[in-house]
Amino acid sequence: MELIVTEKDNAARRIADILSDGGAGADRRNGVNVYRWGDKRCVGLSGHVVGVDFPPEYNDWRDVEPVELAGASVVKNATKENIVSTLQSLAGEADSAVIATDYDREGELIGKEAYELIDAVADIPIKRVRFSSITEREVKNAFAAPDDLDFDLAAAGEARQIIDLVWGAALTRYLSLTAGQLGNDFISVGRVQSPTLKLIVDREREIRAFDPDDYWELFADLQQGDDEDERFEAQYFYEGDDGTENERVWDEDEAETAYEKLRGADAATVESVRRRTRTDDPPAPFNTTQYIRAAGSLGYSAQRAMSIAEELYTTGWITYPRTDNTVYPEDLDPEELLATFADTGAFGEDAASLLEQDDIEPTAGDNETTDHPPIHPTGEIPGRQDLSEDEWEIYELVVRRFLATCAEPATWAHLRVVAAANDCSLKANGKRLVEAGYHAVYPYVGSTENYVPEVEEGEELGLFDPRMEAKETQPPRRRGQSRLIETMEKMGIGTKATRHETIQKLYDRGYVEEDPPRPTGLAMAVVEAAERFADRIVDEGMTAQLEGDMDAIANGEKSLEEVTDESREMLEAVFEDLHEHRDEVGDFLKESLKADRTLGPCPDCGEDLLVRRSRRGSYFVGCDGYPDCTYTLPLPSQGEPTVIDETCEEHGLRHVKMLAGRSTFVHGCPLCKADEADAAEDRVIGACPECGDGAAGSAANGDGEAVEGGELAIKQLRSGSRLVGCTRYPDCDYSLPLPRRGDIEVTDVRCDEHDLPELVVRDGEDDDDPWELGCPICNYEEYRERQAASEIEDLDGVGAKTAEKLAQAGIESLDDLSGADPDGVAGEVQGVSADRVREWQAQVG
DNA sequence: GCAAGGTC
Repeated sequence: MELIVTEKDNAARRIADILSDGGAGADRRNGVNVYRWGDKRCVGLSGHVVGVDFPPEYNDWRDVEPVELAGASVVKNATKENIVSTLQSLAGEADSAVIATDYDREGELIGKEAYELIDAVADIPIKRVRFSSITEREVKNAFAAPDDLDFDLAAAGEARQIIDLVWGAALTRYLSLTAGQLGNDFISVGRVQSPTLKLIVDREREIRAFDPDDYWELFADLQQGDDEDERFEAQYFYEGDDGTENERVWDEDEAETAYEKLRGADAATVESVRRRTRTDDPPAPFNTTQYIRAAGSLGYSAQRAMSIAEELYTTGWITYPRTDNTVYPEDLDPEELLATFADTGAFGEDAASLLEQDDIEPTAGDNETTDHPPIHPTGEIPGRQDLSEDEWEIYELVVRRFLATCAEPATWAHLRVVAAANDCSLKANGKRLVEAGYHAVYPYVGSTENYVPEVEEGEELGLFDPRMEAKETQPPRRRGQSRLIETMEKMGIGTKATRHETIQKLYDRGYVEEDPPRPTGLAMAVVEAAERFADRIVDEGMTAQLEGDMDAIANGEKSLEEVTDESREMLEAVFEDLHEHRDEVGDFLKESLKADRTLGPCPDCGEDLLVRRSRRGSYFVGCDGYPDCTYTLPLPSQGEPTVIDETCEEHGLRHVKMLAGRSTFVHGCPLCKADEADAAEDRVIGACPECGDGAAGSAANGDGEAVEGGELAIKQLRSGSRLVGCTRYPDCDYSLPLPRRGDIEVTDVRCDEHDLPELVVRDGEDDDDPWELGCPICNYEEYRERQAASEIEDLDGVGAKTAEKLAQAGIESLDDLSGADPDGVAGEVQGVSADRVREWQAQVG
């Protein structure tokens, strides 16, 4: 028997299909798919199935000096045991094996890992095949002429693993220990995450150091003939000393002078007219970075964009979403794919219109790699009803990008008019789309026109409404997630599959908050401390050097040991510097951690009020003087609190913001909130359904228990939240949630079912479209149902299809999912593995 | 419990 090993199940299935001419069957062994035809077996790994780590004697952070990790050995352990055991049991039955992992460096290393696992249990020949897209021609050619594994290339990957682990672990442990941050809140650094964080921190430093300058810009409307509809805007400009054209006037007096001149003019004479034709080329095929950028402009976070793309890929609608390639492979026939779309509803007309072109020559980007083709739709086309709204929007983006790459360039007519009025120059730039080209099928990039009429040199134009606008220079903007990913790619750090995860990691570690990501005080301090004492770890040059060393290993110029030994020595040198400044580093980090949590003076004792966490895990505001001072204030229960710069004028306390993804909100000054709650009166709206008159279990029901007479009231809590709760609290804890914002009005309309008044939430007094919340019980019930459905779809890798299939299997809420048996679900729901269910359960917590 | 890289 011959065993074929691929990097992932999806590839295994497709390769089996090609090599068997569609005749392969599938067995499930140990939760792993094994494809079978003739005397062949084909199994897919799940990326790396073994991982590097230190031997167990290095496990205890407190017992081992971090610097010892610089000299520690590194071992490999199985991380996917079911796959490893399946692979090895298949190897035991095989006479030969073929490694068919991805055609890139990491694929070679994954291949070597498989090689060693096979070699440990079977003495059989092991070959290697390479192909850059899974098409019949490429795959059959590759298998017809198998090659050998490239052990040098794999060793290059191993060097990276070792260096990343040693540097990352040693410095992470060191910083965490000196700052006293063990457990969940350790302080992590690494070759990729730390330069990325420095990128964000550096931009923040520029923003903080920015000193704005005032300037003025002047405009006037020009008009040809008498038609007011023909007016167009022109901007004042002047020639600088070096002959450059300037719009910004930096001196207010000069601006006033120009403004007065414009006000004194009622006409302008056209001095020059320049007409030009510009072509605007269609975009290149999608690689991961450009896909994330395009999805970002539709409002998707990098993480969400990748999660949806992975779902579309696993269902078979689009190709593999993790790719650097921007050149379609030769065996992709764009005409054939267009023809497939031409038969379908949603994109039929657009695809058909492209097929009418004389010849179809798709665009190509600069990056041609062997890993995977650019992201494009497959020939399998979903119906609108097969996808959720988000999935459809993303799918449409991928399809339209493919269409755009097959389309013609667009043509623009540019018209530049310069006119003079009372010694002032005015200019207008007109832009008209002559040939829509790819814009007709790709509406995501701007094609806005700017109307300027056809005027002639020497023509007199009317001048109206001169205006002068005071402006100031703006600090550089924070980079959004997709901009960060593009910059990382340019800097050469991270990979297509990890850059978005690195950014997510910065969020998870408390280094950045909000979107676009803004660094916390901790992040500023970690970067600064690293710059001073361990510069290498925040330097993108570390990756550049590593890349060079990896190339040297791959082409046999250096050995793995030479490269890793040299790196370990460098790390030891870094530690000499760190040890000299141990206390300084620790104090610096501790101070910044505390500053991130400090609100301001305690009204009782004057020490600092801090955001603290109770033993039960909930957050509150407490005094640094504890236990001498026991002053506390409550915080909302939803979200993670973060202290923002805005400060309460009355109490001198910084405001608190609660981070909870889409439900993030500013809580404000916690002392103000508590005061407001103390001053607010409860508003009674009816009887408590648990203990009030007429409630089940009351004497009125005839079962002998006492009526307690509890009533429901609208209450404001000191934590800032509002609810409808029982007046007998805490004896009765019945409650219904109410929105945090808006004025709540009690109407005269009553709910028949619950005998409670309907409520209306008004956002300010003149809100004429208020939210009709209705009966608070009905509202809560509806809310719960919506919540349960959307929570399932919010899990990573669950799309509309999967959510639907899970619902059919009786899993309709997170509670259902937590209580489910993973193997049972895997058996019942096609395409969902038990491991996957366990991951979702872990996400639910 | 540390990293970064695969995959999901």
